[in-house]
Amino acid sequence: MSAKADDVEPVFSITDLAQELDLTTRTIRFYEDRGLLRPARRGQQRVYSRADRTRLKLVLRGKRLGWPLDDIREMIELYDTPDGERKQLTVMLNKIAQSRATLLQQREDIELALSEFDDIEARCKAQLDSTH
Amino acid sequence: MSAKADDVEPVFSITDLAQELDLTTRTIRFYEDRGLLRPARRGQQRVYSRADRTRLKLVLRGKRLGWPLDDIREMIELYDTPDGERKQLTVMLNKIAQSRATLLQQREDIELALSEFDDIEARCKAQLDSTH
DNA sequence: CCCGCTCTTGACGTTAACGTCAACGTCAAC
DNA sequence: GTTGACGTTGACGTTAACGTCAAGAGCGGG
Repeated sequence: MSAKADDVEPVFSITDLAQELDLTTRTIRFYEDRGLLRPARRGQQRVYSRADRTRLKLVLRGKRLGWPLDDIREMIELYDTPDGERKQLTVMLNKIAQSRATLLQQREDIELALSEFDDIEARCKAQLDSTH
Repeated sequence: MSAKADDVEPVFSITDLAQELDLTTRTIRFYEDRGLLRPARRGQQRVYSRADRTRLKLVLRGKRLGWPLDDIREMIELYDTPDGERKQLTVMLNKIAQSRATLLQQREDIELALSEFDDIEARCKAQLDSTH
C-alpha cells in the first residue's frame, strides 16, 4: 500500500562511493568533517543518498579545477540553499558572481594554454618531418 | 658603436617582479628552488630577463588552474626545449597530449559549472522578483 | 669607516589535504 | 559464542607550498 512501492531511493555505503569515484573512505569522511557532506546515519553508519552522491561529484569537479575545499563548500552551498531566505538572496548572487569570475579567468587561461600548445605541437611536428 | 645601442634588454630585480606580480620574494626564490626559474646572476644577486618574467607569468597561470608546481614545470619546459633533440620530440608530443587532455577536462568542468550557475542565478532572481 | 638598504642563504614553522594506524562497535554466518 | 567483514572515531604522520626569522654579503652615501 506504500505509495512509493517501487521507486525506493537508492542508497550507498561509504565504500560504494569510494570505489565508484576512486577515493578512499578516509577522504570521504574527511570531506564530511570539513562540511562538504552530511550523509544520514543508520545507527552509527553513514548512508548516502543519490543527492549526497551528486554533492560528492561536485566536490570532485571542484578539485579538478584546483579549488580549495572551503571554496568548494561555498560553491556547493549555492546548489541547495532553502529557497526563500529573502535576505540571503543577494548575498548568494554575489557569491555566484565571485565564482563565475574565477571560472571565467580559468577558462581564459585554458584557452590561451591550448592555443599555445597547438603552436608548439605544430613546430614539433615540422621538426619531425624536416629531420625526415 | 655597440650594435645594440638602444635595444638593451630590460632586466628586473626580484622585488620588481614580486611587486608587479603580487608575490613575495620568498615565493619567487622558492620557485627557482623547485626548478621553475633560472635567472642570471650579477655577483650573487638574481637578475631577471624578459623571458624569465614570461616564465613566471606562465607559472602563475598554472597556479590559477590549480596545477602542482611539478606539473607546471613540465608544462613550461615544453615552451623552451632546444629544438632538435630528435629523440625527445615524440616524448614532448606525448606530454603535450597529456597537458591538453587535462586542460580539456578542466574546460568541460568549467562550462558545466557556468551553465549551472546561470540556472541558479535565474531562479534566484525570479525569487527576488516574486517576493517583490 | 660606518650606516642603511637591498639581497642572499639556511633553518624552522605553518596550513591544507589527506594517509596510516590503533582500538573499538555491529551484525550476519557458522 | 566467535569469527570475519565492514564501519567508526581519534591520534598522529606526511607532503606541497609557502611564511618567518636569523645572520650575513655587497654597495653607495655621508
